[in-house]
Amino acid sequence: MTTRLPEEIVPDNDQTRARAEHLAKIQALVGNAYPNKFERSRLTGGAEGEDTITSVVGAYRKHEPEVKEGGRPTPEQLEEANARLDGAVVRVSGRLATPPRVMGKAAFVHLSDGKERLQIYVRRQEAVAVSNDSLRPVEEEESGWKLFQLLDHGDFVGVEGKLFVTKTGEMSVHVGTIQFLSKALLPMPDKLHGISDPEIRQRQRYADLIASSLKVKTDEGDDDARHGLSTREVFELRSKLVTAMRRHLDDHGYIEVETPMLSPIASGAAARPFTTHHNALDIDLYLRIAPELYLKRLLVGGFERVYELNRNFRNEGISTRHNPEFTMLEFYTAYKDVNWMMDFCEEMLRHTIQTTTGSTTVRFEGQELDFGHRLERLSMKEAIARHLPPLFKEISEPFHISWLDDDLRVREMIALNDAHVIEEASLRSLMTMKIEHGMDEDEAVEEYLDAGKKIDIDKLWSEVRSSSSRLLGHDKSATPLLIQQLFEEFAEQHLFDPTFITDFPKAISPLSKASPDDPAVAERFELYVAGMEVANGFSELNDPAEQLERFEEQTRQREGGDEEAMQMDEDYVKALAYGMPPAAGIGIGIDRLTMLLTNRRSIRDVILFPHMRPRPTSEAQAEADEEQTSDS
RNA sequence: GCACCCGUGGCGCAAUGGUAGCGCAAACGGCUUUUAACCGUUGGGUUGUAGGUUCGAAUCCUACCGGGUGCACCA
Repeated sequence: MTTRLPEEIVPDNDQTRARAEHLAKIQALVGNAYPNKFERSRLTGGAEGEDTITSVVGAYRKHEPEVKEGGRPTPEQLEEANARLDGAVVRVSGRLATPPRVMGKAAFVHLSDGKERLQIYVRRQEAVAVSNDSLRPVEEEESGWKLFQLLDHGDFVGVEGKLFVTKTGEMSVHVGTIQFLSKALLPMPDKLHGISDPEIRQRQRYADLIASSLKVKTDEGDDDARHGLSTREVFELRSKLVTAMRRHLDDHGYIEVETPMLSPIASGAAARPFTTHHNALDIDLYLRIAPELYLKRLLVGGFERVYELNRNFRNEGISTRHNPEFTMLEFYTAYKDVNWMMDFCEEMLRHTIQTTTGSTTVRFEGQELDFGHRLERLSMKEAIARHLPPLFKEISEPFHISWLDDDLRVREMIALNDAHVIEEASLRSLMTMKIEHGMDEDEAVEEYLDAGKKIDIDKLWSEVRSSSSRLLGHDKSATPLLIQQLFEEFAEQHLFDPTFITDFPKAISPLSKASPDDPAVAERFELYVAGMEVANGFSELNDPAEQLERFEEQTRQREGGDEEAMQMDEDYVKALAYGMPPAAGIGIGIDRLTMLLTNRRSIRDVILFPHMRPRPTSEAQAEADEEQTSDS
């Protein structure tokens, strides 16, 4: 008798009790309920030559007779189909994908290998159970049938039998022997609805994956139908994407490298790092926020094309677009600049998306994303000008893009936007107050909207203008940050079609080269798709003296309180002093790209085990309850 | 960190202040080509936790736990 698992792991209810009882009876019938292996036949060349359900279905399903929806094949068709199957005997294994359908003296059930399903047919007098101790038939009348009665939805079995086609035209295995392989002590997810609770889907991804492969396909528009792909398919696609990207880079002369994830300095990006501690050395280490500076050291060392595809860690907020660890592909190419990199990135995306999805267009949130043509390239200032809200167009003087070159004007635009946001907020809180004091909600909302229309932009604008002297007093060097702020405020969310944003302010790009045409502009781009930043690339700064200055500037900002300003890395500057060839580099967010290709709007849906607050242990929970009771 | 929303048998959901219900799953019985199998019978709940308001709470209030979404931060 097996030990009963603790309640936290396997709750005690009618479902689990039935399964535990079945397990005990199975052990009495076939011995060891958890055998070490099951040898499968070798007719269709699945994994390592063995027959998987997927390979058997792939090889033989074509013999199923063609039948109209809901119809049945004719006796002639059946005879023909069975002749073509020629009594092929397969040994296959899988999970019971449905509860057994027992009909007196015969039964059907589907087995799943996670991807495909294959029906097995068990007859009372014929099926023989195989003992897991002796590997010989169990010496008992109707042993296979007895074993079958003890099977639950989700158990693993191996069967051997002839392939045939049933009356309804479905290819099935006519079971000769059946071997028990493993027990599902916990009930399977609902066969029709799967798991809808996002918490369980993400915390217990295994259950979500089971649900996604066992779910019965219906005509109803369910979750999968809306998204197009099941959970399993999302991660299959992700894997294909990563493989395609590796292959593309390998084919273009890149070598894959691995650089430290633990580092005494967290640099190469603007982000807050995780801290950890090395006991033997007694030093604090950081989890890397980007591999960038190590990869460029390799350019110094003589590798002309390198890439790394792995995790970065950033100690920041969690959202639908951010996970504390995320996968980034970074690669560097000697003797190339930012323009080459945009072309290469575009070509690489086109090619890998085509390979993984079969098309260069992607459906995301009901809209079409087209990677098949040359992607739009827009300077940051052009993007701001294009997506400027009406607020700025209504004011007395028509907006002109040259405003973005004027420090004072940029400040005024920020101030105007702030003033407007504050105005809106106060209206909103007024509305809330009115509702709290008993005003009809619809009425309050209407009043709020009316008031919103009446916000006097010209008045706000003149107020902003009159405080110009105060605005002028501000540090001019902050302007690039404000430009970026305007971009994020107005433009970013509207960049749905894949768009390269170019001409970043140099001051916010401490690792990239300045443009030969404009010393204030960096040769840098970011790729935006569906309002998300997906890639970030630039001509790599390789002048050690200038790099040192840029680091020093970052250090000043750090000391001024900017926790995310980049950390000085002296050894990196030293590497540059050995000479780094001109080069272009890029980082591509794999999670976000996967979101686009799988039509998922949350990053948690494309990461197998996204980070969540740990569940309190049962003792901790009891303690917390205890505390509450004693408090009150 | 802030705001809003959610938490009901194993799973998916219903019940808006008045007897906690339905489908799937489970148990038992019937059925030798079914497939969201079918037919009959049965069991299963301290409504996330703790407190409060009320004659009466799944429903209203407070706090806590967990989750989702949006904002902030960021890629």
